[in-house]
Amino acid sequence: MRISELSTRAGVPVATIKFYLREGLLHEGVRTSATQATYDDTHLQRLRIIRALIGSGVSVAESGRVLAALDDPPAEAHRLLGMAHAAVLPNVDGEIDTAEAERLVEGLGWRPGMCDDAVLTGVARALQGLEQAGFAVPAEVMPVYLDSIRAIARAEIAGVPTESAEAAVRYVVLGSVLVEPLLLALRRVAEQVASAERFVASD
Amino acid sequence: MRISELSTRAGVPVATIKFYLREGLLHEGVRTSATQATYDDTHLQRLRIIRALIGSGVSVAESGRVLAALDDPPAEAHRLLGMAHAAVLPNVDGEIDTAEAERLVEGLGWRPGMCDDAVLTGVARALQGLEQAGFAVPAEVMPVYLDSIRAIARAEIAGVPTESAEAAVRYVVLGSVLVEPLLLALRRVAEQVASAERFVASD
DNA sequence: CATAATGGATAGCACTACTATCGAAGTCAA
DNA sequence: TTGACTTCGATAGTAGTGCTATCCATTATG
Repeated sequence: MRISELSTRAGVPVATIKFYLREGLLHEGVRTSATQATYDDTHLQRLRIIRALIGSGVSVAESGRVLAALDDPPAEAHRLLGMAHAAVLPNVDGEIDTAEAERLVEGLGWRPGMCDDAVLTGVARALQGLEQAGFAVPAEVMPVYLDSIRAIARAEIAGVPTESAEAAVRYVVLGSVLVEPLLLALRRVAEQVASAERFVASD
Repeated sequence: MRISELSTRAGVPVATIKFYLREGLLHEGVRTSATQATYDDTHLQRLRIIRALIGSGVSVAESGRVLAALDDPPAEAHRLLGMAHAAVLPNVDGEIDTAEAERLVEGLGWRPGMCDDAVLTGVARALQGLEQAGFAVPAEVMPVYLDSIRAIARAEIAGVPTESAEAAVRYVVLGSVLVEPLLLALRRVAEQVASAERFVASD
């Protein structure tokens, strides 16, 4: 198909497709002449992933890195997540102390060297944000966070498809990024449900 | 204290403080003359919250709404979360079918009318993003999401402090927003830990 | 009284995610 | 073959966001 058909089928303006091509998010079509190229279903599928990523709040630059991880998966399975996570974590400038974060994530089964520094730094920064605002997670709530998050992660990793490397890569890379909005959205609903259960007189 | 002292103590440039004043995120100081005002610890504390919110990825506009919720809490406790959530949810333009989302959140204990439409729409949009990308949460993983998220929400709501209305408001409003980055960061660590447990030969 | 700080207003800047326009080259129906 | 239409590639422009810089009249302050 030509670019205009790709545009209408994906619901993405031609100018925007060109933009994604320029940015390297979308692979080029097959050139049939100096001013013509044809696109196929891989482009359509890719466009859908791009839009899902960007629609999930992932920036164009981050999306590019996530897609690069999809295209060039590392040989070792356990490096996949690192790549996916690195893609969406902002570059760290300015050191931050991860000691408290390390102590916390031991409750997740973490031991030194078990994960990238970048994700650990992410925990440290989140803790810093809370502290800065003068907000403290109650002592009885934090263990619930740790246990629940651990259960989530274990189920996710247990669910990694093994029928093909490609399916595994897709699952890990997209899952770690695209599921985030779902979990946050579910938490908001669950909070309101729990609040209703606690504070609203039964009717 | 004067604005320059507030600036150095909070680590926020004077120009930025003026910007927050203009945007209504920070309340005005007490005017002592036509060109002078004094600020106190409430301003310092507020600035820290503002920075924590903005540093957590909340936009200036959203932060303004979160802070407004802090300042003018609704009379009924169960409306608090709705306000906090509404503050960080983007305005919906374009209808979306929430039927599938509703079916899903029944697993959280949700029943019709138990929460704002906006948060339900958030679930629907998250699901739409996943579907668009051709990503499906495995059937055995979704129940874990629901159970874990429900446990989290219940612990959080059970932890609402009751010693003062102000403490409760702070906890609910800031907690629902500022804890998000922590949960996502913890999930990334937990995923890498689970991945290491599954894919890395024990050493 | 000279220097510095402040408030208030306005303008500018860097970045992001597009969007619009243009000219040369190519396609396709009549 | 003609002529409208499409495409490519490049370049430039736009809207929104989160500051940042400058200016000026008006106060403090040493």
